[in-house]
Amino acid sequence: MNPSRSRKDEIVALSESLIRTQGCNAFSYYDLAEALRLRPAAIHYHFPHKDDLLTAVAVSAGEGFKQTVAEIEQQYASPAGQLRAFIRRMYQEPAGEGKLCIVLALGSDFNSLPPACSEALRKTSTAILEWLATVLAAGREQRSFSFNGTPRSRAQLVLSSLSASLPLSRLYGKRIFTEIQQQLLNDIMVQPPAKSRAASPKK
Amino acid sequence: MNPSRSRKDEIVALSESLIRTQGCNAFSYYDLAEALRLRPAAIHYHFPHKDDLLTAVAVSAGEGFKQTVAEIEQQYASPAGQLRAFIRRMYQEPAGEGKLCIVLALGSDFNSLPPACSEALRKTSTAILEWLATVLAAGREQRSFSFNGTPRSRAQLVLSSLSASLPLSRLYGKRIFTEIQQQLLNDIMVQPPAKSRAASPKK
DNA sequence: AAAAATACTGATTATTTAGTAAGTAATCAG
DNA sequence: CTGATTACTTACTAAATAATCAGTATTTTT
Repeated sequence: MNPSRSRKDEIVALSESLIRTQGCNAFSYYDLAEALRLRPAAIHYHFPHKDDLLTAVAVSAGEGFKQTVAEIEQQYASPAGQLRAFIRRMYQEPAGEGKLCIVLALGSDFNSLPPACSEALRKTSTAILEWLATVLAAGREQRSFSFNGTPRSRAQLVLSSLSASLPLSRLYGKRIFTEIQQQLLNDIMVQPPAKSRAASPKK
Repeated sequence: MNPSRSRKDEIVALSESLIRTQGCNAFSYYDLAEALRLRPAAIHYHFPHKDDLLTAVAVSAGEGFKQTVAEIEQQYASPAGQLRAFIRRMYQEPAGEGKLCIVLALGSDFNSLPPACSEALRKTSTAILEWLATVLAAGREQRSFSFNGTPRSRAQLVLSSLSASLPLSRLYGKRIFTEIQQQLLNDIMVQPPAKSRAASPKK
């Protein structure tokens, strides 16, 4: 709608980026102000308390996810294509930038989050889990996926392993992300992707 | 060796607990001093800089893991028993207390960690991954485990999903931990554990 | 044109926090 | 007994940071 993104959106986007790279408690109004060439009080004008800002970030992440899903569903019709695109956009790209996903970045400091923020985070996370479960169910329906348990349980496992693969990538490099992703898909896909290294047990 | 744990060890243990419940940047020398009924300067006497303390926590976590492994291997001979005990001690119990594992708790703030600390964390995490890979390999050898990929890759997937199940438990309660654990084991165990709800796909 | 809302700046405050320095009491080694 | 070491306390400094408030310039509304 806006020609340039509104200042408020700029602040939220920058905050999210800082939270995902530096951690939830490792960014200040001063950091934001400096990056936007403003004074800290200008940030307080838009978000009087830091709690407001954190909450806005959690809410915005939910909207961002819905937007991403809309784009993915427009580009890919098959559950397999959608799942791959989801992994790429939400985890592979952030892994390359040394970022965490927002659910983990905020969730790590869950106990010191303002209630409104943790509630928003829960909603965002639930939206992701539900969408994933839908895609998994559809894929199993049409025999392109095969896995144990309910789509819901499987969605939880997928979200969980992808989330933690990001901090592990900071320890070991992107290679570990690729390996975890490969394992994950091998356990789900009916026809394992014909990549070089893969399934066959060595022993 | 000591009749009561040394003060230094007390500080490290308390720090680890705070990091795992409140987050890496959400605890101060004052918090520690108060809980130990000391003055903040007393903490500085043992750990002049916070970096020293964080590093000591990361190192201690590695030693703690080795100790845990020794106890597990003494109690359980089978890979399946060892894997279950590992999950219980390192993840199930912390999930009940609202704690994260130390790898994730420190890893979330990886980019603001002192180099010595991140190096120690890497070593600790590597020790866990290597032990897990060994157990998985042994289990596959004796036909109690069956899984795609190398033991190393599988260990990464297991560590990853268990790690992130802890912050998810803070969002949704312990139930999600149980479900993720169940999925994980179903993908590994040759004979799925004869629990009530489990494998058989509904569709 | 006047009034009101918007988006700031400058100046300042209070609090938290890591870190230091000087001193003290108790224990321990020679 | 004496000197050194250990484990602190009291008192302090400096920096970072969230938050407030009184302006100000610009735009928008009436």
